Amino acid sequence: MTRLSPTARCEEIVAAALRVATTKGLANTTVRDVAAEMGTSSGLIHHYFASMDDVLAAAFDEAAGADLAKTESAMRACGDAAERLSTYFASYTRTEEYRAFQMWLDAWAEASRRPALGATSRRLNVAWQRLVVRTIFEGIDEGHFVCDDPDATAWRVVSLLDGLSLQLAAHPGVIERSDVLDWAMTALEAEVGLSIGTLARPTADGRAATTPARSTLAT
Amino acid sequence: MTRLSPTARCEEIVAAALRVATTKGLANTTVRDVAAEMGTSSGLIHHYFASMDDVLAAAFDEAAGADLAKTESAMRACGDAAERLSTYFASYTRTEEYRAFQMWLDAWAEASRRPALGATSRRLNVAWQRLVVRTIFEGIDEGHFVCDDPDATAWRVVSLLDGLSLQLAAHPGVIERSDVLDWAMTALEAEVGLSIGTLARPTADGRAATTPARSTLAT
DNA sequence: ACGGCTATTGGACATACGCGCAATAAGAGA
DNA sequence: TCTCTTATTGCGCGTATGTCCAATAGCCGT
Repeated sequence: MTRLSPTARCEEIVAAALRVATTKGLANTTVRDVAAEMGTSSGLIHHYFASMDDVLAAAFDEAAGADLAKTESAMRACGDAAERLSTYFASYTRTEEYRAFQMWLDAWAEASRRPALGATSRRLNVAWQRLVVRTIFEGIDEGHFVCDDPDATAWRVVSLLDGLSLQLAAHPGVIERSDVLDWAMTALEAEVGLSIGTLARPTADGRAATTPARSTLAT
Repeated sequence: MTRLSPTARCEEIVAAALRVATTKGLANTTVRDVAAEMGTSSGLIHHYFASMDDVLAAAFDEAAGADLAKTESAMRACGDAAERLSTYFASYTRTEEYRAFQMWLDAWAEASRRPALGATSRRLNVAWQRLVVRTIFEGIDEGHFVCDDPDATAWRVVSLLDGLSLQLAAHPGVIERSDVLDWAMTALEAEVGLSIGTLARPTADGRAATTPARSTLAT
């Protein structure tokens, strides 16, 4: 095979591992899978990574990190904190066919068995939560949000989103994606003092509706 | 080895599989592990179970089903629906050293790869949610709760609990067990029209406090 | 053109996996 | 006591896993 520079080869290994993991799941991604995906030998992977744990951690870092960066960038294009959080929710549950979320399920389950993956999973989970914390503070500064403890609020909202999305990915059909979005947004509205229905509920195709839909929970 | 009746041997296989799964995790429990745990040959397992998927599904059914039955029984000893849900929350996060919850993490991650385990995981997840639904209806009948859609409320509360407990199990240290309990109870109180702090926050040792603690979120 | 550095190979190694099967032995009914 | 059913054995088969390593081959500087 063509001889690449260490940095380029490392990146290709991570990219290949990510492609395999997206299809087979993180837990079922093997050294030989990654090598076959690249069209190289399996020994090459261990020339750059000490263990498979490190490869999977790097692949998951790449996947969840890129999603996070993409979400942050989409949020920056929004007018205010409420719109930014609406965008956050939409990108959280988009995850084509829940494959991206299956990686989170694998990461959480494997966290206690694979140290590197566990550390990466923890770091990224906290990073996603901190993004919500920052946005809540922005909403407070803008004068639209009221919130005593943005850190705790962010954990509650993110965990609600995780728990609901988990059902979408693990048990398809028990709940609906549109409900997940609506419920998470309603919870956030209650947490930061917005009236229910303020946040724009995205439509089924993933784009935000122009007119905020009335929440099914509105009293 | 001593010759057992089919039913007795089946039960022992499931019990042994459960013991192994509690230690090594569902995903890492193998046929040979279970046989070694029983002190028998590995071929015996396949004489009673068509595949390892079925063994794991039965073991998980046993574990989560027993927890559910134990929780229901503890709830029956309570005076009203509010107390029952307080007991529900306490037993949800007790899970000695989060090992029981690690089984849920494994089950969710493996659900898409092991059909029998996936079906069992789905059924039990719904059963835990339905227990909350029933209790909310009881609270409404007692005249203490107000709730438009107990089914949706139950999914939100259970998923919040799942999402938060998940962090306890996968990323120890990022959030605290006492916060998980407090936040879940506060969410339920808001959902069913109780004033914040009504439900008794259990103390660190898992028993319910006699005097309800003030929520950290009380405004 | 030629060394030397190293990216890359290809497979060995030890271990593990689910599954299946012929052989064995235990126990119940006659 | 004998027989028949079947619970149980012990191992083999094919495949898969992570890890390691001597050999090879491609590229850069001289």
